[in-house]
Amino acid sequence: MRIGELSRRTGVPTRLLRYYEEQDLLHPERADNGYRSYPESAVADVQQIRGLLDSGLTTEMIRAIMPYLSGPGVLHPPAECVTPQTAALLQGHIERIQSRIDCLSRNRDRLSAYLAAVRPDPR
Amino acid sequence: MRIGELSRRTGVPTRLLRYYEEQDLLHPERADNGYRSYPESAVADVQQIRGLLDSGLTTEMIRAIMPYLSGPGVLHPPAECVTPQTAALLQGHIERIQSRIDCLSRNRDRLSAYLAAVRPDPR
DNA sequence: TCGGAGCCTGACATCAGTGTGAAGGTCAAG
DNA sequence: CTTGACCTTCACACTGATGTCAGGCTCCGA
Repeated sequence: MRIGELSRRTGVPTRLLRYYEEQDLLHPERADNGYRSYPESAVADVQQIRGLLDSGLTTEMIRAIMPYLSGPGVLHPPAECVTPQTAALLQGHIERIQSRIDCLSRNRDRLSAYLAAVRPDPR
Repeated sequence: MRIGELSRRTGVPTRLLRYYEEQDLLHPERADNGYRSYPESAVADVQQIRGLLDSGLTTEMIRAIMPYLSGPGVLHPPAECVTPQTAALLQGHIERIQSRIDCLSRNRDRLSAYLAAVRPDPR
């Protein structure tokens, strides 16, 4: 599919789809005329990228973890390719993500508690 | 305490402490000589702000939720001041935070699963 | 064959969060 | 009284994510 359709189907401006490619997050083929050609799976990829960006990750972090994120069953780098260094990096990313989750959860709880205290009976 | 000490105790550059004030996240008093004067609680406030910024929230969101975030027992806007509109806004913020948590959790799980699959026995 | 829609690249603009430096005021210790 | 550490404001610059526009190519339908 071409960039316009991908944009319509994901709601992401073409400008950003090109930017994500420049950032090495998307890798469309090129047709003979130079047009980008995206596989069907790009729709899910773009939604994944958007979710992570909206969650505050940088394109750099996303680039680092994307290869390991596609749904189960899709091809990931196999065990042989995963050096201890890579594993350590991944582990570090997991921990950073976890601390974000912790911070957000803590504050969500506080907000919820406040709201519950202040309007105990929202009819 | 003055800005330098607050900076040392939080590890946050003075530049950013001034920026956070400009963004209405901190509200130090001023001494007669014009120096900023922070209460002890500012240390916790700054750490709170940093955590939320690192978790991807904008100063705008932080400004919106900060008044309701300080630990239990500290003064919050009381129930009488909370209009239904305010409550709805807060509820919206909670939901946005929750969707971030969901996205991050989902992907943390995927990364962990991948890592576990690839190095099942990390001696 | 022409017009318009869609694609290309490239450039400049914006916003938030930071870094850095200049020019000058305050204050305590020597 | 001077020096040095600390404070003030102001300003310019950078990065990452994004908006927007210009100039030009491709292709399809009237």
